[in-house]
Amino acid sequence: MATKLFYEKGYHSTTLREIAAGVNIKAGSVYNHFSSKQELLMHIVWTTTKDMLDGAVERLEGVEGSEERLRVFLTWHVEFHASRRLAAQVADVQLNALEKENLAKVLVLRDEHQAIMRELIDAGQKELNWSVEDPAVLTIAILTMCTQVDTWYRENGRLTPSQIGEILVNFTLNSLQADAS
Amino acid sequence: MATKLFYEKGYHSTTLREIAAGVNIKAGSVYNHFSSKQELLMHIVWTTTKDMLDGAVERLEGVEGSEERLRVFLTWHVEFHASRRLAAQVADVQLNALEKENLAKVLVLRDEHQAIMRELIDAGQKELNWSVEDPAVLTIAILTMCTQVDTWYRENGRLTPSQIGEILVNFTLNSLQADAS
Amino acid sequence: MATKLFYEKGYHSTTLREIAAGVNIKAGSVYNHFSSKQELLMHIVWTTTKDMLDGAVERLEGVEGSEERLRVFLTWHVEFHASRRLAAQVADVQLNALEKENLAKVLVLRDEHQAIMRELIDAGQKELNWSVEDPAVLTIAILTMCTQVDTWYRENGRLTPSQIGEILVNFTLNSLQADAS
Amino acid sequence: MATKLFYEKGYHSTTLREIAAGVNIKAGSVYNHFSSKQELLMHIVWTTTKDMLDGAVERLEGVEGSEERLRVFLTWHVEFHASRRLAAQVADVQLNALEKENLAKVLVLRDEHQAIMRELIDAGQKELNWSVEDPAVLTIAILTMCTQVDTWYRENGRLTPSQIGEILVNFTLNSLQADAS
DNA sequence: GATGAATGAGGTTTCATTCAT
DNA sequence: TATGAATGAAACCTCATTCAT
Repeated sequence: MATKLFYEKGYHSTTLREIAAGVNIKAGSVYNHFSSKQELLMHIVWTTTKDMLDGAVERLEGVEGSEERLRVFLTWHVEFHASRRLAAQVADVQLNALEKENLAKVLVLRDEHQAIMRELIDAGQKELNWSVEDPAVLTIAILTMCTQVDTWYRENGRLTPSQIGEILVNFTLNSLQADAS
Repeated sequence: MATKLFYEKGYHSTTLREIAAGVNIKAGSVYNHFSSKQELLMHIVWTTTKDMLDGAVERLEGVEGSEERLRVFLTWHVEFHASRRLAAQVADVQLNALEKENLAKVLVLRDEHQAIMRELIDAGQKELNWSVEDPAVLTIAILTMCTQVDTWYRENGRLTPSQIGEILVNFTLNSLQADAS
Repeated sequence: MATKLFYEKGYHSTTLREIAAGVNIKAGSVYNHFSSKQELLMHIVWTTTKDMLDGAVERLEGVEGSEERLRVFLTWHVEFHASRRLAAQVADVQLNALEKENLAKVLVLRDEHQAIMRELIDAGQKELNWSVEDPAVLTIAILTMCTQVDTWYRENGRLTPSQIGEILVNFTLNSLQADAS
Repeated sequence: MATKLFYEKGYHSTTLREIAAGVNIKAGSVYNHFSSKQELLMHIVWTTTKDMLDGAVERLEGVEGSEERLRVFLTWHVEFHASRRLAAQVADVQLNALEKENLAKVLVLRDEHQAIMRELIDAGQKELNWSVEDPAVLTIAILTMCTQVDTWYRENGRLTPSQIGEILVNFTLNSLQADAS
C-alpha cells in the first residue's frame, strides 16, 4: 500500500494518514510497525533492490556461455521490473528521498548489480568478440533501457513481461553480435 | 537555480525560501516573477520539453534517408539530455509533481516526440528492412535508453555528450541493421 | 525508577515507556500498578513530603529547649534532603506538574511543616531573645537554604549529610544568637 | 509572555500556541522571531542569567571592604530575584529543559557568578576573621537562600525587594561576624 | 500480570502564499 | 521590485491510555 502510494504520488507527497488509511488504521498506529516514514521507504527500496540483485545472482548460477548468461540476466531484469513495476520504480525514482546513510547502503547493492552486468559484457567481448564500442556506456545504457520497462509496462497491455524481455534481449544481442567488419 | 534545486531535492522538498535564497531575494519576492511554485515548475518542464521537441524537429528538416534521420534524431536526443541533464531530469522525474492540467499539456509534447521516433522506426523497417521485432516496444526502449543519459552523464566525465551520442546510435543501428536471416 | 527519571528529565519529559523500560516491563503493564502517570507522580510527591513532615515531628518529640529543638528540626531537614535528594527534588520541583487537587493536598503538608519551623523561630525569639529581624522571612529563608541541599549534594562528595547539616545549623544559630546590642 | 507561561506551567507544558496567543499571533508566526521553542527558552535563560551576573559585577566595581562588598553583592542578588522573579525562576528551574549545549553555556555564567561569591567569603574570612565553618558549603547555601526569594516573593506583599534584601544580608552577616570564641 | 497494537489528542514545525509598507 | 511578518493548513511524530489476548 505504501508502495502504491509512493509510486503514485512520490514519497514527499504521500502522507502517513494516507498510508494508514490504506490499511485501515490511524496515522499514529503506523509507528507500531515502522519507526518513521523514512524507514518505511527504506524497507521498500531495500527489499526491492535486494530481490532484484539476489534474483539475478540466483538465475546466473550454473549458466554457461556469455550469450546465455546475458540472456538470463537481462530477461530476469526485465521481468522483474515489469512484474513488480510499482516497487521497482519506487526503488528507482525515490532514491533521492532516502537519507544519506540509507542511500549509501542501497547504492552498494546497485553497484554490485551493475558490476555483474559489466562482467557479462566484458566476458562476451572477450569470448565471442562482441561488438562493444564502449563497455562502460553500454553497460549502463542497456541496463537502464531494461529498467525503464517499469515506467511503461502495463498489466493489461498487449505483451507479457516475458515477451517484452525477449524482445529487449534480442535487440541487445543483435547489436552485440553484429559483424564489426 | 530552481532547476538545480528541483533536480537535487525534488519539487516537494524544495522550498520557495531556498529558491529565493539562490537568487538572493526573499521568498515573498519570488511572486513578483512567478505566480506560484507550480508555475515555476511548469515553466521549467515546459520549456525543456519544448526545446527537446523543437530541436528534434529542426534537426530533421531536410534530412533524407532512414538511417541518417534516425541518427540525427537520436544524436540530438542524447546530446540534449547530457548537456542539459539537470533540466532534462526535472522534466522527466518531476512530471508527477505537475498538476493535472499542466501534466496533460506536457504529455502532448512528449507524445508528439515519441510519435516521431515511432515514424522513424517504421520508415526504416519499411525502407531498409530493419530488424524490428516489435516497433512499439523498441520505440520506447531506445528512447528511454537515450533519455536516461541525463541520469548518469557527468560534465567532467570521460566522454563528451557527442561521443556518448555516437556510441548509443551505433549500438542501436547495429541491432536494427542486423541480418535477420 | 520513576523517581530517578522524573528527577532527571522532569515529569512531562518522562514517558511511560521509559518508566516501564526501567523496570523491564512494557508501557501498558504499568497500569496494572498505577492507574495513571499522574498518580505515580502524586505517590512519589506525597510519600516524600509526608516522610519529611513525619520525620520532623517524630524527631521533635520530647525534645526541650528552643535551640535544641531548632537544631534537631533543621538537622533532620538537611539530612533528609541530602540522603533522599532525588525524591526530595521531585517533590519540590515537580509540584507544578501536579493536578490542582493533588497539589492542594500536598500543600497542606508543606504548610504544616513550615508552620512548625515558624513556631520554632517564634519560640526562640521569645524564650532566648534570638535576633530575628523578620520571623516570616527568616522562616522561609532558612528552610529553603536547607531544602536546596538536595540541589547540590552529591553522594560521593566531600561531606556527609550529617556534616552538612551541622554546618548549616551552626550558621543559622550563629546568626540567631548574635548579640543584637 | 513566554516567560510568564514557562514560569507558570514549565517549558514542556507550555505550547507554542499558548505563547503565540499571548501576543496575539498564531503559532506558526512565532517562527518569524525565534527559530524554535528551545531557542526562545535559551533566550530567556541566557539574558536573565547574564543580567544577574553583569549586575553583580557592575555593583561591585569600586566598592571596598569585605563587609560592604558582600552586602552590595547579596543585596543585588535578592533584589534581582525578587523584582524579576518570573524570569529568574525560569532561568533556575527550567535549566533542565535546555539542550546540552545551551545548558553548558549557561552553566559557565553561573559558575562565574558563584566564584565571585566564593571570593567574597574567602576575603572576609581572611580580612575580618569571619566565622566560616566551611566556605564551599556556605557559599552555595547563602546564595541559594537568596536565590529562592524568587520562589516566595510576591509583588503586592508586605515587604519590598530591598527590605527583604536587607533582612537576608543582616541575617548572613550576623552569622559571619559572630564571635567564634 | 504482561503485552502488542490501536487510538485520539495534541505538539512542534514547515511552508506556500498574502499583503502592507 | 523587495521585504518581513502573518497565516492556515497540514505534516510527522509522540504519548498516555485502552483492551483483547
